[in-house]
Amino acid sequence: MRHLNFPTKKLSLRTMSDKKVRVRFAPSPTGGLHLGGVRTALFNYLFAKKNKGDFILRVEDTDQNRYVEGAEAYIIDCLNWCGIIPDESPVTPGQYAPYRQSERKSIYREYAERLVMQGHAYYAFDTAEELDKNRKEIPNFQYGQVYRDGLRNSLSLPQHEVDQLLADHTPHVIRIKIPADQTVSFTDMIRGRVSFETNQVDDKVLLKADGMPTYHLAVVVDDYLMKISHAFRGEEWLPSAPVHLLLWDYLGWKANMPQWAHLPLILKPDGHGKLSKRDGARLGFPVYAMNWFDAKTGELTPGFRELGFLPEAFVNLLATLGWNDGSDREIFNIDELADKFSIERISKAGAKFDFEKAKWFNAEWIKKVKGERLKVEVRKVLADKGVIIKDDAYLLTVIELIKDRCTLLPDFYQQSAYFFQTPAEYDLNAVKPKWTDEKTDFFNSLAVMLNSVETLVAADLETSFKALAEEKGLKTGDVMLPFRIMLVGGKFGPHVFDIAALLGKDETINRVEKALVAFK
RNA sequence: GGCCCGUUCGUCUAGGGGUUAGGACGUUAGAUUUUCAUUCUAGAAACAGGGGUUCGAUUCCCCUACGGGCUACCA
Repeated sequence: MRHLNFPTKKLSLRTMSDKKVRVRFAPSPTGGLHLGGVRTALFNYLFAKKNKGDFILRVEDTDQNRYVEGAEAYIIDCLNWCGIIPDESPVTPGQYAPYRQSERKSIYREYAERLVMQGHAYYAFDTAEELDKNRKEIPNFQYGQVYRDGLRNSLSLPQHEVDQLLADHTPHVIRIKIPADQTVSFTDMIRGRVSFETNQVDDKVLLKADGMPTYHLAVVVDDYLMKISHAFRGEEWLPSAPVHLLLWDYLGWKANMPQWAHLPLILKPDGHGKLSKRDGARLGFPVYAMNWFDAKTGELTPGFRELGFLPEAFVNLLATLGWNDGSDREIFNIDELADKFSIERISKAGAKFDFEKAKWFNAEWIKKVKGERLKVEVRKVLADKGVIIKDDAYLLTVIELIKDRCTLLPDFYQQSAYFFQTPAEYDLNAVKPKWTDEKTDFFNSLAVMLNSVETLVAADLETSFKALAEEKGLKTGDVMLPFRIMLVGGKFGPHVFDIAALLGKDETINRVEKALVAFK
């Protein structure tokens, strides 16, 4: 048995130092961008920034059938929103353009043919139906060394027949010829030594009948051509690593092969399997970064952004899902993450996604950022609800006053609308049962008193409010809540005297008088 | 089924041959807030099981179990 060993970590660390760090995020434009996808992009980006390298966005659109219009633009928007900006991409090409695999189509055949010439690949003429039949009838069927001789390919067919088939433009694919009895092993940056027996690996298609490469060929060719130094991808790719390793070897590029890092998967919160779009709908939280609208089905899949997440929080929660800096710290901005990032601290096991913790991150970030930072978002939230904001400085004061009580951006509506408009409804259950004529009298007097002051100052108002209550023989506590309901409409919000001061004298009096009518 | 990867509180995780196994989310109780939220304090809560190795294993090794991934002319 032959052993095909790829550089150990130690060995390749040496090559790493003299090789510029270049990493790529390579999504396929088949729909919205999933949590796991954004995290893969993020880890790539953080690693690149940490090592003063380049972060490349490469679009893997080799599957014509699954291609979705608008998905690429959506992916770029997502990355922009998160602050994960590529150094090279289809829209900001560098010297390795083009960055869409569909536009690189002509490149791949040459390499596939080269492999055929060298005996590492072969033409296969089997139809999909024939293969389906085999898979159904033969247990554990694989297109590989055991069965390939009985199938229709350039290894099993006589040369003249192969020539004829090719001359006739018979639809065919090119498959890699996986060698027998070898052990392929390599060092994954996250998992350490990983090995595979080639007898278990099947002859994957490299070039499809339509002339497009499969992922397996394209990823190797492009990573080589684009001088990728470190390749991060989801753990679901681990089983196909031996195919890629063999290709790097056969193409003669072994010395340039990137170091691999297979990221742990993000799993469903409640049970089994990878997190998917369906789980979001089922469990009531988003799995996409931003809203995704499928023009074909008319289906809208909700995103974190539209639900009211700050990109700072989204990035933060993704980074700490499967990574930590070794301390108890959990809150980091993207620059701090880039500074602290290290592959050694990525965990090996998949992580179940916890939406409660995700919301906590957002609440922390809303508390952390300055009101100024939130202005645009809050303005939009309020505008969507028809709230008109005239005074910018007033808005800022309101935001600062209430942001500690908001978890998601839309919470700003319920927490702040009463600063901009008189309550339309009152929590009457909280006041009516205990309402008395004495209280009516108190608030009438309060209105008179308010009228006599120049401007409302929270502390002064509190003092005179309490004094008036005492004078009227009422407990402060008995009139505090009604006063709040008058101004706010409900049992929530900051200190009631702060609210009154912000609202101003006239509006406070106005609300007291209006509420008095409703409370009777 | 085959192959590969993984396994510390419910969840995300720290730790690592001798620890009261630490933190965070959530949860429970209390304090503060004459509202609600914030904040603060305290509590419950974990090393999958079995064999080794060792004076000693949650930590190292093996097996089992369980979980996950892959097994397409999809990525």
